[in-house]
Amino acid sequence: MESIRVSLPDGSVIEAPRGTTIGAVATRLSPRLAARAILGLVDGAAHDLSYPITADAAIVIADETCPEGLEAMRHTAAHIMAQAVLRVFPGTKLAIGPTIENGFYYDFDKQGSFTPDDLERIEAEMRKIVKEDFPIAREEVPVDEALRRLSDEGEVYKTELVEELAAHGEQTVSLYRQGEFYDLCRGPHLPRTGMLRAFKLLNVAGAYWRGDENRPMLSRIYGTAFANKSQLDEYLRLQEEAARRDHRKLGKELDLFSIHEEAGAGLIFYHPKGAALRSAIEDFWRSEHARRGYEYVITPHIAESTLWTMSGHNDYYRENMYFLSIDEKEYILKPMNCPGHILIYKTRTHSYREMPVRYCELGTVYRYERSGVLHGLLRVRGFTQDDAHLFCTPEQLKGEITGVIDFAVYMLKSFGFNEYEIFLSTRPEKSVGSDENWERATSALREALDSRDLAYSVDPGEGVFYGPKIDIKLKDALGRLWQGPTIQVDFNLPERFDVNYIGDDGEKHRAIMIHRVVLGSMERFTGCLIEQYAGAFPVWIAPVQAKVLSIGEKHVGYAREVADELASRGFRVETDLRNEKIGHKIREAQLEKAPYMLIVGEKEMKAGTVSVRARKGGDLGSMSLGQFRDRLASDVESRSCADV
RNA sequence: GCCCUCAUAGCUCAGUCGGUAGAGCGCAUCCAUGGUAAGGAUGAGGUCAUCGGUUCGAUUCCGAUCGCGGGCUCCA
Repeated sequence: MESIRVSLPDGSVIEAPRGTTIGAVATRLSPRLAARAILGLVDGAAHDLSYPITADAAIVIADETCPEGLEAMRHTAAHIMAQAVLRVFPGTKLAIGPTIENGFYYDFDKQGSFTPDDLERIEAEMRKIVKEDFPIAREEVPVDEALRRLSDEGEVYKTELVEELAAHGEQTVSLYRQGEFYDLCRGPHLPRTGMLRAFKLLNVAGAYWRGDENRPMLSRIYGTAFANKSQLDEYLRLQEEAARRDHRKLGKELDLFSIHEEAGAGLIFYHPKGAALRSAIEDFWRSEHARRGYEYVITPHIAESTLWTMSGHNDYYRENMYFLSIDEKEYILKPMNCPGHILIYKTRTHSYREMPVRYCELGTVYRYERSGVLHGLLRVRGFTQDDAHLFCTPEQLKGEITGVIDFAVYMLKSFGFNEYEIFLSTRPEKSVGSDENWERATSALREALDSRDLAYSVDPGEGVFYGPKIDIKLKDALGRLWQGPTIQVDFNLPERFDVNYIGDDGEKHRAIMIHRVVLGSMERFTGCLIEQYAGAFPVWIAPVQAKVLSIGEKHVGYAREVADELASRGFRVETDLRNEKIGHKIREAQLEKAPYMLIVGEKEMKAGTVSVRARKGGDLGSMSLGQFRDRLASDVESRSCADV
């Protein structure tokens, strides 16, 4: 028989008959390896152990410690779950069951829904299937046979998937069988169900078939699987820890903000401490904009619908707007700041010599968001965008974009943010503007990212209809992504409002407009910031920078003096003068996550000092008030994000 | 908007197989005047989310609404 050369990770090469399987190679190398093996990487592509190697290739035998192996394990867990569901609830139809980051899910069409009790029953059945240790076999079948078998069983969703594969020119599809169960699947999978070790079903959720809200609502079960129980437990522990950083929980505990049923969902009330935090962010924001040639503007919260008809919002954004009717006139609560900035720009002509014009505003907007999408501070109906609109010439576009990217990255860095991902969204199917403009703008965005060596992924067709954009998405405690900073080029509004400038030829030219935010919105950014620091904010933005704790009644006056002195220098200070033991006051201040506690009693009063205790550093001993003031001032001025 | 879950004191939660409710923390008052993560006592505080239905009787069972949470969809 003809032989092929198989090269291995250690550099060695073995000869094997053509068509030998990955599993056979593994067995030949080591029975122990073969027993643990899940799949093989053939020239980098993952395949089952049963896959025949037909040409010279580089092979890596993989178990669940490598990403491909773990993914196969999770995928098999999804199949075992589906098998269990069919056993426990016969007649349930299968939709799709892929792996996702950290786990897997499977969508089912079942009469009625799954309850938490059902999950336990399904889990128990899954353990049985694991114990039964079925071999998992791949079977390649012609499309029409697959269709016949699936439709015989009434698997309408699977049938649809195969039809789609056929429409894409596939002649055969692969089925994976384990015991009485089989499923349409590309694979690869574990060799046997008995190899699934540590798994857990997590929760049930609704999901539309194919993500289309006009199609049936299915029941999705989420689960996860790991190489062993300790890794699974560790994952679950980390999830619990993340939940403790939840900004909604901390917002309540730290008295930062609240949401009220009687006022409406998605509307934020900032308490004094939340407002202090936000103001600290805003003060920094304003000064950074002033430094970069932005001009601060303020525009009204409502405007007549005429304006929104001109801008196109009345047509394109109608479902998201709030309407007010007064004296037979219709007003709209602003969902965006752009039209207002354009009105300001257009109050006079602009020479090319003064371009670019950069207007910025902390503009509060209101958007009707569907009830199911609201989420703490991260998705709300009323929010303040840290907005700006740049009007520039075509030649200036790239420079402006680069400037904004640098600005956004600088802002994130200033707040110690490193959990984010960058996306470039290109032209969607429905769009306005010329090919030339789109190309120019998209490459300007791309070149700006490349010139800064920023890693990004492309979202093809995900741009807005008026232009391409760059999104920087922030991660929350649970790893979910939320759009923060965004830079959007707009070809539409300048046309609609005839936004222009006078060129060196004395003629009018169309200005290009860039919408951008460098934080996102104050709400979303604050929410992410709370989770980033688990409420223990850096000194420069902490709502309370120092808390003065008096030992006894006799020291109340001195404690007040200390607090007043610091407050008069612009520091945010609180006092705790209650008749409580010092240990109690310290405990509370610590739970409130105040960066510094100043303990004042007999000693300090006589010596004019304060005893300082830092949030992280603990007891720092006593120092003069002046020394402490300098320390605080240096923390604030350096805007250090390190804990104290 | 859709699917599922949940809703009891300011907060975190028990509880009631249908007979109008409890704890801890917090708060108030009093005692204690205390030196680096919880001193003690007493007390106030609830239309058990809202509106309907079933029932002799509903916080409990059923339905609707509002809202929270997990997803899906959406996100100019």
